[in-house]
Amino acid sequence: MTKRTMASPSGKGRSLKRSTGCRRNVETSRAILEAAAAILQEKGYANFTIEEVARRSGASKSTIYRWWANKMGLLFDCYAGASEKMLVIPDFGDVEREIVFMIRSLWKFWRETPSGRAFRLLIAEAQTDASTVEEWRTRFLPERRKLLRFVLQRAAERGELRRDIDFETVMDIMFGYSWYRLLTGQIDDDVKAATAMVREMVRGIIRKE
Amino acid sequence: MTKRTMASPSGKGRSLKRSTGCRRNVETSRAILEAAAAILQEKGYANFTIEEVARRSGASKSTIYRWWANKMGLLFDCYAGASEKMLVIPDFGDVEREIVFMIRSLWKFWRETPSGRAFRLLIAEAQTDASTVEEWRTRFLPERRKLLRFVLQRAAERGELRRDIDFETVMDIMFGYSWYRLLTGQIDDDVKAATAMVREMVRGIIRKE
Amino acid sequence: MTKRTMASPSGKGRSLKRSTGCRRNVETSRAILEAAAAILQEKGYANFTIEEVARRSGASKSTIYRWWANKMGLLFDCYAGASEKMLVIPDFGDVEREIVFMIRSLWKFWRETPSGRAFRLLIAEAQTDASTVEEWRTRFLPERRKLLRFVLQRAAERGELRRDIDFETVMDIMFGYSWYRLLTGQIDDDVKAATAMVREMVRGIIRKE
Amino acid sequence: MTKRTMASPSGKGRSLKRSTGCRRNVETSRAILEAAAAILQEKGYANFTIEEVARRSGASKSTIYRWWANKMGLLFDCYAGASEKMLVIPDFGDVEREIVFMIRSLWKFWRETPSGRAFRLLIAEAQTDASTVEEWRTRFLPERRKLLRFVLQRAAERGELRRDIDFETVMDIMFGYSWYRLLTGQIDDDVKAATAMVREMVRGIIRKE
DNA sequence: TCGTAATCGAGACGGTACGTCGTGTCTTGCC
DNA sequence: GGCAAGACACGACGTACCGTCTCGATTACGA
Repeated sequence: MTKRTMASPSGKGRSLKRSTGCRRNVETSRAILEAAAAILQEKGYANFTIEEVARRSGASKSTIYRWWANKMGLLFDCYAGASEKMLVIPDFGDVEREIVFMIRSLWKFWRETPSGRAFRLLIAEAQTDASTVEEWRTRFLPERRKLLRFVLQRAAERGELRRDIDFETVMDIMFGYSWYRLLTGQIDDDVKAATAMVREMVRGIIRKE
Repeated sequence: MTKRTMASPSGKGRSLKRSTGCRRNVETSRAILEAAAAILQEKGYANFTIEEVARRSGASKSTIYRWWANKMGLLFDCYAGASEKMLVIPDFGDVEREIVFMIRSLWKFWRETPSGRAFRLLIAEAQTDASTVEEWRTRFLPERRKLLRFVLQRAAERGELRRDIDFETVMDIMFGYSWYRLLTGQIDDDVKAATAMVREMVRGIIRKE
Repeated sequence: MTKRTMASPSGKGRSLKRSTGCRRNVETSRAILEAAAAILQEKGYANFTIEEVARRSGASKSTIYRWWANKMGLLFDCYAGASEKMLVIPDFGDVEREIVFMIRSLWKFWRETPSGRAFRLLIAEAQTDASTVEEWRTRFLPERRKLLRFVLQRAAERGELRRDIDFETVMDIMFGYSWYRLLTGQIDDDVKAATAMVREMVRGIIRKE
Repeated sequence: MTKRTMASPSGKGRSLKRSTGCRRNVETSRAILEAAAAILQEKGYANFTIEEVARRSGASKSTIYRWWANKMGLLFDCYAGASEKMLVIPDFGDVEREIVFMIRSLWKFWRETPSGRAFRLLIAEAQTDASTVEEWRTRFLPERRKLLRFVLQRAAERGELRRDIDFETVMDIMFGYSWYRLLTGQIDDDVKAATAMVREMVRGIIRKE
């Protein structure tokens, strides 16, 4: 009356994916990332579990843990891989339009791609452990900030910006705005929101007489 | 075979904290919130579990779940209770100084109180499903925005601000900045950072000749 | 963000059943027994819980526990009350037919009445505690055995039975048979089963030449 | 951000009993059954919980639930394992003595071994829902009846029994008798009780002139 | 007639077990 | 060595019932 009879480990269900010897199987690796992306797409932020990734990718948990340290590592690669292709640098000759464009692109990416959806989870995961936040901040964020910095500096060279602005602070502000909207569930394709933010940033809030 | 004729094999365990009838036991409620805060203080955002709260508070899990729907609800009350006492409205007659002060107060709260420390977990926790984000956005955030809105509107009445600014957008920007710094582990008591942000906001980034 | 606002104990939902002062409210008592019976009827042996009885009867748990020591006590009264009315003594002038009739009546009672259904649970409950078994055996069973003993003795007086039979043992055998069928889920209205048992008992199994 | 670049915040707890790969760990399995038996021995039928078994065996609850569907399944294996060793088939050339011997062995087993003690709980547990009763009746009982059927048939071949007896019914009667005695707390080593039952069965109760 | 004493509902409470799920580690045996 | 399969300890989850308790309203009876 036990639940099942003795398990036979190499039973009926043969897997298609086999070992490729002492080299990493790239097919497996790809399958894992694809499965991870699909789960994020379909089931949302919760329900994203390593076990589910293993089930869907046909990989074993050990293989996943061999190559990624934990859930966050996997999420990270989901996001990193895709964002590079999606985010491009506009060149309109007008910094305001360029930034609005970039914000809308970013939000669209967050909204519409599985990898983008991973991002909020990535932020959440990172909060559980101080060292993870640190590593993430120093290794991941700089990559993302490059694009915006480039656009801002180009605008500065074109003479569009005040001489004395602090680029890093401005970028903190702009990323912060997008993150805040993301984390509070407000990243519809809202042209007004993006434009409004840029306008306030651009003009300053102080009254000049 | 009513009571007096039937053996009663029960009644071994005696509890310390007794029932207060059909009214909620405020002492228990307080013990729970205190335990929750203490755990956050000592063990950090991760390792915060309902079971641990139950163990330390001496309350039972059922009691916690009777009054809070889930972990997030409890975290929320931890935060809300404390933040009301901590965050005050400055009145310096100068909106720049007022905002810098508020930002520094907020960061200090986030850094130095157990409840404040809970906040990043609260954000993370809220990301797990869409309905939580929604509830959080509509019930929790408005409360937090009131203070800043008050300060901005007062400044507007004093004539310090441009006539046409969009208060909500400005608040999104300012909260966004603080959240971003928090979530990327950069909320030291950095006067420069707070001041820099305000300066950029205040002046605008566009060059005016 | 707590689960609900402060409970108001004497809120909207007024109960119909009121206190009857310092006398026991028989209506409440009846409602409890009826609810208990109904639950057994509908939901079966599992799902019979004091809380459910309280819910359905409109009584409070304290009232139930005031009058019955525990779940078993309540089950017991469910059974005892009903069985008296249901089980009658046949008088056919033929002990075989009388016993078959009694068995079928008993099985029918067990099958078709809520109280009867309680019986198997009663047996099960009684097993959890040694003193309960004891009390049950000495206080409850004798009552049930009276009927059968009466029938057997009447048959003996009619000269139908062997002189030296041990009534108590025979009764043990007969009750045992019914219990076994009950506890193994075989108390359909199976005339053959009842008859077969009686035949074996009556004839003996040893070959007589 | 593969494994080697990502901090791994885990790995604090070391366990004593290690995995044996994808094969079932027989040591664990044995430890679970032993713990279960010991608990029955010491704490009786009530107080037998899966959690306690987990605690004492050093196994995790998940492992228990991996191999046994529920409490009943585990109890069952406790009982089945032990009963095979304990219950033997006598061969005295005399069916009366053989049956008395078997009954006394069975009662002794029920009385004196932890697994035997589990049996009444097993019966009780099985009553909680209809499907359990069914499974139990079809999967468990037949195994137990084999021994007795063998003895009866051998006696029949020796010519000791009436030609037309219904073996299944006789077994129902005999098992019923033992169960009834068990469930009503009367399985002392009472030679008289066992003998009396057999005598009544053997001779029949009807008077033959 | 009024106080005392008991009943009753509602439901909070500590406790404990349930059964499920996910984590990250490990082992076996095939490739 | 890579890899699938999957067993394992750990521990949190959220639910359910248990039996005890307190509260405040209600009601009968005796002083």
